[in-house]
Amino acid sequence: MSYPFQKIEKKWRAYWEKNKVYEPDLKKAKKPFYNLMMFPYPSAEGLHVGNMYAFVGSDIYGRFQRMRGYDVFEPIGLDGFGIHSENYALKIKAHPMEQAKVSEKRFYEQLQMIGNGFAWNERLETYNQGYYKWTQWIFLQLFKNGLAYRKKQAVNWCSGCKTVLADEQVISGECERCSGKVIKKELEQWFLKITEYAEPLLQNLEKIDWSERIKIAQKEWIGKSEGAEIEFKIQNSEFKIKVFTTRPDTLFGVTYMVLAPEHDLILKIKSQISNLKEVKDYIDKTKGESDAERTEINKEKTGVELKGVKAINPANQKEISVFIADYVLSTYGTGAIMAVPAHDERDFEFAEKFKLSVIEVISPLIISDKIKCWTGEGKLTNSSQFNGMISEKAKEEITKSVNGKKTIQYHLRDWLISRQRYWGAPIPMIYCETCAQSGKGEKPAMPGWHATPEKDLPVVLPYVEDFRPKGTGESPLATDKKFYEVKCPQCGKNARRETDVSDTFLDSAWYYLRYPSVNSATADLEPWNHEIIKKWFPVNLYTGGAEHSVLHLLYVRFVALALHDLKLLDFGQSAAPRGEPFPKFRSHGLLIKEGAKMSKSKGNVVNPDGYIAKFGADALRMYLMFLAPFEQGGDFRDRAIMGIARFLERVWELSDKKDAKNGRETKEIIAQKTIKKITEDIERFKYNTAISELMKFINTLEEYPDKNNFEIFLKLLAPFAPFIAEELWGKLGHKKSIHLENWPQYDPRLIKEDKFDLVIQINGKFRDKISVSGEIGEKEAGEIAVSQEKIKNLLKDKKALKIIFVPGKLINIVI
RNA sequence: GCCCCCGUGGCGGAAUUGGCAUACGCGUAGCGUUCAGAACGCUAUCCCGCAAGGGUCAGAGGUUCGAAUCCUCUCGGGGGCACCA
Repeated sequence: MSYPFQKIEKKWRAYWEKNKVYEPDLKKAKKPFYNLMMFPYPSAEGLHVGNMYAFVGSDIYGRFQRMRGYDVFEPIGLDGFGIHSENYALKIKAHPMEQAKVSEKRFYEQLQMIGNGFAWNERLETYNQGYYKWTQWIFLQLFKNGLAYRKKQAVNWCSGCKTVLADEQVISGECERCSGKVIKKELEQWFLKITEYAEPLLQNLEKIDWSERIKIAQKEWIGKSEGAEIEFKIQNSEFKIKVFTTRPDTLFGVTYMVLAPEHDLILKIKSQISNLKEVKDYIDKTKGESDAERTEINKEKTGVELKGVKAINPANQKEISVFIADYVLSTYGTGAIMAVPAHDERDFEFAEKFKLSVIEVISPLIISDKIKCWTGEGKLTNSSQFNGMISEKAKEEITKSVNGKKTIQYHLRDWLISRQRYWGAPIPMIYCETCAQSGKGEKPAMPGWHATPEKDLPVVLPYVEDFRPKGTGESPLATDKKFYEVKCPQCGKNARRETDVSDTFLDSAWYYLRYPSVNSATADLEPWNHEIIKKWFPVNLYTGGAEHSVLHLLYVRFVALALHDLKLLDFGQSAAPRGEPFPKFRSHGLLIKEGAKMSKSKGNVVNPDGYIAKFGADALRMYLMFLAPFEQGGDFRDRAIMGIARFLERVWELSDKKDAKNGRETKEIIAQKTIKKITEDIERFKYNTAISELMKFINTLEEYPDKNNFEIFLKLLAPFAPFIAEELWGKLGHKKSIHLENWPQYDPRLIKEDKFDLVIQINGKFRDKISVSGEIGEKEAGEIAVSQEKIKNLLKDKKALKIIFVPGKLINIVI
């Protein structure tokens, strides 16, 4: 191979760093463009080729914008705190604090190799004290403003990671990280009040430019439903059962009620329950079930009637039975339902099993045969004065008639952020028993709890020899007396630090705010510099994986909106809703290997290092981008990388060729068209077709070499293959880096050809094409068309019934 | 079960305000270069047909002068949510 990529790539890596080619002036930049890519978490031996795919895709856009005159800021860092890194350390029997240094070196080396235009001076790692001091500070701001609280609740407990998890981290009843079984445990934990932001998180989705699938996922996760709360009296009792329903129009069809087994009303009315033992047994049984078992869809419905307890349907005063059953969730709505078996499949199934009556109250508007259980809307029947009314109206009217309250429910739950693990930012709270006794504390609802004074931040994570999760419901930090023993900031008596650490997703919920302020003069005094924030935010383009649809991307929006409302953050003018951090987000596709997702456990992880060594970073970059549209992802098959290697070899050879005398006109037009196409392709993240355009362009250039066009070619190539483009640019005698050059402009006048190929169709079928003047009109085109030998033969003596003429494109003769 | 995405040559894919199906690349074959191979260059490469021509975008139907593209249904693949009242 004559193209010495190893030497070239090494040379330019050093040059770029030394000359700060990718370091914008953060204070003075005139046209800031914040090009952000989700930072990696160093959980494995290193980055795999799928990570590279994502980073390169983001970098191409950044390089493109830099050449278009923007001051592009493309930072990089490591999401190194958290369970993923800790689990990896456990696996290889290392201490996470030491392992972090090893991973850091390894990751940064790999990221250097791939040739991205990173602003290396601003890198950050979430496990550094200078960073997590501010993670803790953010927690305190949320606490002080009522957005962080402690509550005892049945929470998700991962038996593998031995810690609690947020709702978003439970995937089909399994742990997001270790796929361990998740069970419910009643524990007191720290939560962030993301539910308070359910509405803006939902509403703003309409106004931000994000991949549609991500928006849909977030919308569904927030899960807004509108309905009503209706109260049912319990006979011979002062208590009422409050239910939430989206179908108050079916109230006359209620034949029984169901409480979640955890419902606190059960205790209050236990004296009325005649089969208390049976009820208690059922409750105990459901407690032992994991989430996955309990929500197993195919599971047969189970439940127990509360004998002796009857409720009254407020619509018709009918007496109805009350059950407890695990198909009703304590965490949604009021934890109780009114059951309408005629119009709800779950209720129907339950009613069938327990032989309960089914009363139809809605008849479908479209007559359809054999619907067992109609769950749609329709016209009311068996509903007394509401008969004949349509569902929509009946919802309003019936709710009113029983003094129901219109309400809105969300699927979204508050974000559980405490973790009983070691490798994370300690939650900066202090618990004082003395203050608790006297009811003192910063929040009346949480006596004894005090925020760590801000001057004492960071609460440093100590080195704990045995950092393994204990499984006791307590973090390993609870074994370190020196850590948790502290004086109460209010009364000065002996108190105890919180020993749980915060969820990694809190670290990554604000990292992008820190990047441009990492080296600010006030970096130790404030989390971000407000002038820099105004200048660089919101982020111009955010790129990352779709797997974070309801995790990171929801949390990060919540934190930004909350900080914004607390006046701690101000992005200034933006077209996006105020406080939205990422007006534009694009998710990249997944790079798979032989049809399967790359993962350590499957053993199909492709390491990029070998390819870089063998073909060069430029070749790997281009191959990855060529194999499929960036937003789609694709299958990694290394055979095809040869095609790119050949292409780069031809680029290298071309630099020595002398200009051709002929073909000037063709060259001009092709160059102009190529500029247009590639510019548009990059804007739409269609890097694969941009590369095919470069290939076509070089085919022409080989035939008609031309220095001027070769320079255009190199500029168009630069975002994709930054090393070879830089080298050949220098060889042409240029002193300035090609990456700081201007992106080529095309002249629309030159693209407009005075001739085009007119397509001639007969009955919509392609028959012929002929080169004609661009100005040609319908009449003239028709005459030319029928005068063609081929067309004449096909038409013979048949008459044209109709002529369809599309200027600049085709003529269709209908016979 | 619900929601979203996808289905085009041997392969990755191109073609979207509906207008030449298969761009670009991989692979394969033939020829050239070579002692030979690798590499490289040229040519061919959706199917039937000697050709003229006909067929083809998972399958069926529809809208249209015209459909890979829009609509309906069916089949297949992938992803998300999942007893959310």
